[in-house]
Amino acid sequence: MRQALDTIAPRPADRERQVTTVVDVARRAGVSAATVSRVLAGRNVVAAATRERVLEAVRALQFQPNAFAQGLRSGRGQAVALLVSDIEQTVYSALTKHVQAALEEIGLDLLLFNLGHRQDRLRGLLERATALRLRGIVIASNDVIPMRELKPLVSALQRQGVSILSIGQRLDRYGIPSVVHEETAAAARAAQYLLDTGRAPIAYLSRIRNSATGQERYRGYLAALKGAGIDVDPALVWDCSYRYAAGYEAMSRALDRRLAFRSLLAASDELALGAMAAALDRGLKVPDDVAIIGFGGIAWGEHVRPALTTLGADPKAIGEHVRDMFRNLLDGGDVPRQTVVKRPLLLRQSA
Amino acid sequence: MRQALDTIAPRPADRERQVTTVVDVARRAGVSAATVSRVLAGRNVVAAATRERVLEAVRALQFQPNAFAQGLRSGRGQAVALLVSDIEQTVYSALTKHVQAALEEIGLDLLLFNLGHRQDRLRGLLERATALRLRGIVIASNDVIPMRELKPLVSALQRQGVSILSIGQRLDRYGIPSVVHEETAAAARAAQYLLDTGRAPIAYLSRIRNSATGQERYRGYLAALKGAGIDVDPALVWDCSYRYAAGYEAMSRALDRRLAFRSLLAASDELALGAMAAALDRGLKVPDDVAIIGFGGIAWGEHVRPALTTLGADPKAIGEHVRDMFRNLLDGGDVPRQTVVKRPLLLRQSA
DNA sequence: GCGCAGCCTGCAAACGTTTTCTGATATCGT
DNA sequence: ACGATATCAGAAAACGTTTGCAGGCTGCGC
Repeated sequence: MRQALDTIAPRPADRERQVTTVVDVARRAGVSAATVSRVLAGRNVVAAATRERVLEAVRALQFQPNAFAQGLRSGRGQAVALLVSDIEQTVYSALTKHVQAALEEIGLDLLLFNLGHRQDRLRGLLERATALRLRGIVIASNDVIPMRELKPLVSALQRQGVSILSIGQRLDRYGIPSVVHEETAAAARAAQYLLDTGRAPIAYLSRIRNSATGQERYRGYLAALKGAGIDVDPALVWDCSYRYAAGYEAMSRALDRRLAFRSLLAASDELALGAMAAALDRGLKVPDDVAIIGFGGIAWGEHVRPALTTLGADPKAIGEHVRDMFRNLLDGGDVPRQTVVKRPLLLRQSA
Repeated sequence: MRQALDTIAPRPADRERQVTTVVDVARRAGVSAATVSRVLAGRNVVAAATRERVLEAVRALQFQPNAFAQGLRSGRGQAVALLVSDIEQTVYSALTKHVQAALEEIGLDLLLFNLGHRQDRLRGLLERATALRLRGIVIASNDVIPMRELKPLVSALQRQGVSILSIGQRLDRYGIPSVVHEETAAAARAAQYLLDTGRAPIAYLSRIRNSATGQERYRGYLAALKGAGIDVDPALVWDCSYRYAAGYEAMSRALDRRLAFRSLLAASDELALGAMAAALDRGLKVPDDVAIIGFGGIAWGEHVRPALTTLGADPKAIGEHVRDMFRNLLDGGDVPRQTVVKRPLLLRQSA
């Protein structure tokens, strides 16, 4: 019995597992199960006196209706799955926080799945949705999604009444309503700001190939240059990952090659900070020698010296839109194909 | 009809909502529903030929068993709730990532709830657990939990067969198996390191009052000083929040008051970085004038100059322990009251 | 040739709700 | 005072799965 001291066996005997049901409540209140259900559903077809007795019994027995029975009977649960690229990145954790809060407001639970940038996991996860009788699925991913092959599955789910939403990436041409941050316009605005402050030539640093948002931001950069009548210098466009180290390395290499540029637009704050560190390490002054603008508005950028100028995010607004859309969808209403959330240009010290 | 162009109405007519059930599969395979169930449950009491026919039908119809029906029948679902202080903090998002992955390995879904440091939300969330027929609840919070008043509720849940685990905070004296990082010992180790390198006096910066881990870390600091025969100087113990700004402010004030100390042990990386920034702003050299050690191992600390020496975390190990414990619990086995995960002392530049 | 064991499969009940249908009582108008 | 109507509450079916029980069939030993 010594082991009992440092282990815990929380599983009780099976007979103990009794949980109060609607019939227990009914018996105590002297009514039928149907009546209890009606009271709890808030139908006002129940006489006030009866309702009181029922509510009293519910309180006394601490009755909690079995969600599985409800879900089985109604054919639908109260859960929404959130599929996220990488919860560890602050963009996604901030998003998750606000989406969770917003869904909680309308009584929905959040089932979290972390894709870990593995797009092949998507199919399996979407297939689970049917079994789980989900209310909806929210996809939050910047990675390019193989919608071509996923489309039939998505349509089948939608036919089953599962509301599918995309956050951060436009998927509306596949029939998926999307809530996105401003990307192209935001990047263009940032580039324009650099042009206006006489910072041309502007280098561009981003994950472009496999990132949907990366591509959109890149278009904004191109548009701004084109608007100013400037030709894009391919040597100043650096396609890499989104990580800090990649930014550091790209900037180092550019300086080694003595490329001529007076500013940098980076498609993520991590990249921007990495690049900034490299520039500072080589004795350059930021923003005097090279101005830098990032993307995302992470906390770290606010505290670093010089503080990072960046296109911020608004996860709260996104969460609220998601909530409103679900509210609409549950009422059988329509929902906009696309909702765009503004990105504030947070002017700090680096540009 | 113009509106149809930019809105989407994904809800189909109700009659369309048909989803294949076990009877559909049974009919197609020419067997009874019971047999289908047996095949899917992996019971080998079914003849090989029959099993093949059933599996063929399952594939053809893309059958997915209704999780609600299963949950209702078996009295228990496949979901675990993760209650987190603040998913936006990297500590928690890293934890969440690994816990999710670990649970997925054993076929459990993760229901995420963000406490937002509001302990009053705990009760309501725990009450929901009964309705949701959860497999388990994982509490990941540094905040002090009012276990005194929650204990009856927790016991009731455990009696219902809900496995409750705590991450990061020892709750085993309330019958909740806990997986924790080394705190007291880690703080003592860090303080000892500072002593060994001749960095006394050591200032201590933390959220102490309302943080369970804050208290444990503080005990480590005290123990190390006591071990070295040094009296604690109350003026060098600064109790504040865990945020960057608090660290900056605390250090600024200490320098204004010309307090004498040659190093700082901070109970979070954010605090440490804030304090370091304040020191650098006043022209002090880190680590020469003041050495700094943080707690947590966040990414930012690795990139800042000087790079932050810190007690790291091991969320992966924690996730794996949680997985193993659930595996055990689902088999009706015992589980250790307490599991301690080591913190590596990541020696970088700041100390 | 008969009984018996063993293998496989079907029947039906059960999980806990919600909802439709129906019936009982009270209320009202004439 | 009688029938019509409104109001409330119960009985029972249904949601889709799992499982105990029973039964049919095959093969075997006697």
